[in-house]
Amino acid sequence: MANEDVFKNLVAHCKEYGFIFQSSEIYDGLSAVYDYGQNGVELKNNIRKYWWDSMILLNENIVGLDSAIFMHPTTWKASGHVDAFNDPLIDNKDSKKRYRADNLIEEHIEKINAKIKKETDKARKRFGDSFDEQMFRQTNARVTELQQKADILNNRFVKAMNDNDLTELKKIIIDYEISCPVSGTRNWTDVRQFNLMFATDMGSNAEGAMKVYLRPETAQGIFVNYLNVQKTGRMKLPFGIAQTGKAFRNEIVARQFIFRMREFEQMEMQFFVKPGTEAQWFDHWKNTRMKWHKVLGLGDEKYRFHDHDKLAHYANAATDIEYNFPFGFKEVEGIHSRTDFDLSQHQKYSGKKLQYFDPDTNESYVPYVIETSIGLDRMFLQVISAAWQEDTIENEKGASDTRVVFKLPPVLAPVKLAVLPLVKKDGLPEISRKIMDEIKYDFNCQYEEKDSIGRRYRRQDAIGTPFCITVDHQTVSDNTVTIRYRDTMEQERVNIDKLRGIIKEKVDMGSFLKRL
RNA sequence: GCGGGAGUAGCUCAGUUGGUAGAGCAUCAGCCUUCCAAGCUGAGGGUCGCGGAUUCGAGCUCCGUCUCCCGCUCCA
Repeated sequence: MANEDVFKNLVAHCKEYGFIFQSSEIYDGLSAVYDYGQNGVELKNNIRKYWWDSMILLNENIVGLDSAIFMHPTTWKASGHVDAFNDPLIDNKDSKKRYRADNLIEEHIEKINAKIKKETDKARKRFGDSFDEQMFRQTNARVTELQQKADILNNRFVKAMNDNDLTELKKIIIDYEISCPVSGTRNWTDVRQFNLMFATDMGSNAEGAMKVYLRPETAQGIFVNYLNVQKTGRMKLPFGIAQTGKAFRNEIVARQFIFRMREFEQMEMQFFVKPGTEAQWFDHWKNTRMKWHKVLGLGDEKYRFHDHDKLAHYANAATDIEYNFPFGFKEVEGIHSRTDFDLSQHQKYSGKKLQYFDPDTNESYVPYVIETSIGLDRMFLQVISAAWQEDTIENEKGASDTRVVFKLPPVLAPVKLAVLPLVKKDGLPEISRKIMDEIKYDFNCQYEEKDSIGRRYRRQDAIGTPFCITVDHQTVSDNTVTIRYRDTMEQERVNIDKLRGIIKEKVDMGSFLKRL
């Protein structure tokens, strides 16, 4: 099956079996927003728990945090989000290329200045030592004209940018006949502004209202609480703060199912270290995080690092962990060495010292930060992409038959165990209910008695239930049931009293974490 | 945002030159009891994404709009 079809089937499967629904579907949906259904929420919670426990339980020097989605607006000035994401953009309809309108105009001004310089240089050559540039510029008609043109343009441009006047920016591009460098045409769309952050008003009356943003990343909630946690937790470097939570980005193009959504969940851990040790910790977390992925057993060959050549303004090293989705290798997690950029920025904008007093050296400094940041929804997509399979099996009559099965790691599966009476009579349902009642405190279990046993197995396969136990007539006499394994479809007969222990060993998070 | 494709039952889809909607699976009730889907009987479920136009009459034609998919574009 082609990858494209696999992905299409996976999306359909997610809806059919209650994993993922489009948001507000009865109102035609909301673009790039999705809801997690009855099975999806269980899987998502389990993935989050795997991440959280691997951070919090396995590392004495990492603690948790749950910071608010709303933050003081200055946060986003300090972080650089306000300035970096307010670009006026314009498209050329012929070349389909998109440009920053301000860049196009600036380039045009540059061109005019270049012409002036060319004229001036020519004159300088001609007049030699007696050349007076100031005089020349004022007296030469051609240069004066160009200079005036540039000044008028520049004034209009600066005013338009200050007023945030998008219509005027478009008008400048038209008036000065600025054309697309690729197509050479002037077939432009309107200038539009894309602010990546969602804004809303905080405060009930219009005058007192303050513009606040829905956070575009959870990291800043950690940075602004750095000192609170360090002081109250008596944390010593190196230490980390972990947080999971929703973030919001008004993406221009949001696509590929839950890969890029406007509302999404991040799982971030910011690790504060002594300056100079960041390279070693960067390597440590790079390896630790890769192992976390591979232990799930989704296929080691499906992962790779992608080191960044071009680094962001705040980073001195950065890599992505990429997973081979049905639509190719894409970023799932980023590991960044963020230097002291964030804490220094917040120190500058807040006027509060965000330093660490090092008792070993008796000096104060702003810690460096190693960030691990993973998209929970992307992780979800990674898990289900790997887990979805259409197996071809042969039945007893020799005919081939297909089986759709979600081979989820048992520790992540939404439902761990299905309890199935072989037939719904002869006291089998009653025994099954009794087993359910004893075991439901430990795992998410489902009871099913409708339809043939084979059909019920298939239904459980489709939602990824790793174990089915079947209560049959032999159960009545010897207190044993069969465990049927999802991946092999093989069965094993065990005593009811041993059930809980056998299943728990295979689905327990604590036991699973020991593999890390 | 541009270009292309699509939207009919929970899912996958059919629906002729326009004549007020069908199948399979799924769901529910009952029968049958059988360890790997597809046994029997019956039932429920759709104003065909939404709005408008043309027409005596629109799932089908036209316009608009929303959503999804693919490619480009963007992506701390």
